[in-house]
Amino acid sequence: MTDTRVAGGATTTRRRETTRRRLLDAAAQVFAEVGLDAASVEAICDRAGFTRGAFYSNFETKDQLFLELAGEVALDRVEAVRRRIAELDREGAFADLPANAFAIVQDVLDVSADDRLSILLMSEIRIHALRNRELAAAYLAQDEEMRRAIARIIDDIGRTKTVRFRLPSDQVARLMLTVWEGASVRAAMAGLDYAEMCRRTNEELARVAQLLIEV
Amino acid sequence: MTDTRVAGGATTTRRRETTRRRLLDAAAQVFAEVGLDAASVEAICDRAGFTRGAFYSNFETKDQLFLELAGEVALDRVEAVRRRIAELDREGAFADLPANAFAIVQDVLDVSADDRLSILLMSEIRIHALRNRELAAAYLAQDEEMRRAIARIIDDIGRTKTVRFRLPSDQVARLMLTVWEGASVRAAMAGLDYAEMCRRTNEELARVAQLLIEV
DNA sequence: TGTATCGGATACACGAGTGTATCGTAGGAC
DNA sequence: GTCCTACGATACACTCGTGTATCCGATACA
Repeated sequence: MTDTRVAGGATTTRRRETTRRRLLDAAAQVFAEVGLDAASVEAICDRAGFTRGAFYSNFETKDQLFLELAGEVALDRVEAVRRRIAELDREGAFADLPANAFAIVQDVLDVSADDRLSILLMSEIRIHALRNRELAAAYLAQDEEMRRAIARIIDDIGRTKTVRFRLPSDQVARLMLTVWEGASVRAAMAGLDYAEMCRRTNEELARVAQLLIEV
Repeated sequence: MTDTRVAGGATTTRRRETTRRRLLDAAAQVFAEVGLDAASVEAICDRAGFTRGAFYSNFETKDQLFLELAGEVALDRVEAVRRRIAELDREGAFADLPANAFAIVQDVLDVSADDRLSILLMSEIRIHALRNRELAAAYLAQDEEMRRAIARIIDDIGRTKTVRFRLPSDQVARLMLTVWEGASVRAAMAGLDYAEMCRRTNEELARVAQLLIEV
């Protein structure tokens, strides 16, 4: 058996890992669509192409899976932002500052939730974080991490000296994140398609950006 | 029988009305605490001091009650803001402008959700609006109404001519609302008590306000 | 190719919640 | 005070989801 011995000493087969993966992905979809409570274990398994046997062989409970998923989403989001920043840096995007200053922030934020389902999933996690201490801590930590990542870009932008901000970088980051989230949710709620959703969100972000730049 | 004949022709007793009221209030609490899906009809009835017989005698389904409640919350919120504005006007608060300019907006926003439970309930409504067209329309309409109410205050403030804004009033209102909501939710998530919650939220609002005022 | 074992399917027992049909009574009309 | 009826309580039948105990087969290795 092709066991992949994990550091902890736990032993897992490759087959098992893909099963977990498929269950997690399916759960993400179902949670986004109907919410944690309305999502039955069975529905998740159906979506993943398994029966409940597979589920309970891989996860303790639906809640445990949700926690794991939430942690993953948080990491992924931060990671996606980090990667995009590195990529933009390699492409020399930061050299063209400040012409494309906030375009960069928009670009980076857009990577962090790339469709309607992501926004629904994030919202689902958010509301459960409001009722669960453990989840709340994770959510706030991720939020903080995102803020730091964005603040770093803001700092980079500011360092060119050709543009100055009317607030410290961390507050600029917070504001951009808040506005981005509000606009995304409103757009998703209005039932706009993804393209239009991005357009509106970016428009709103741009306005705030204008506001933030010292004249 | 003290029937209160309603315009439509429907006939309801006073007793019935208070039952409905108690069920709606209980439901608001339970929904805020555990969410729509996790809230059983029985739990709502327990809280209200009835059995399910009363529930099904007054409402078709839990969803119908939720819709009704959501509509009520939206109306109440807008109404509370309106009343507070009128009150402030009577008190002559608008005469002291612009010294207390954004203090007024803060004051007004604070009235619109007066505790942790309200924030939870609003969030619960929000996430269901993301998945339900009818609810989404109602939610967005309420949001729009709130925005208009706030914008009117902004206009009043602007009309004094001693203070100018760097964005049109409706966009100022949108921004204040967005920041207010973001800050409230983050504070509630962090488990802060109501006083501290208000303090932080207002602090964040004040910073944005500074930004919005033309120097 | 045989075989041991891991991983997923199946079957079942159970609880929780729902909605309805029926009943008893509180409270208003007279 | 008496009667009536609307209103809420109660009882029941039913569905749906859960979690576990057991079984079967795929898979990795000899």
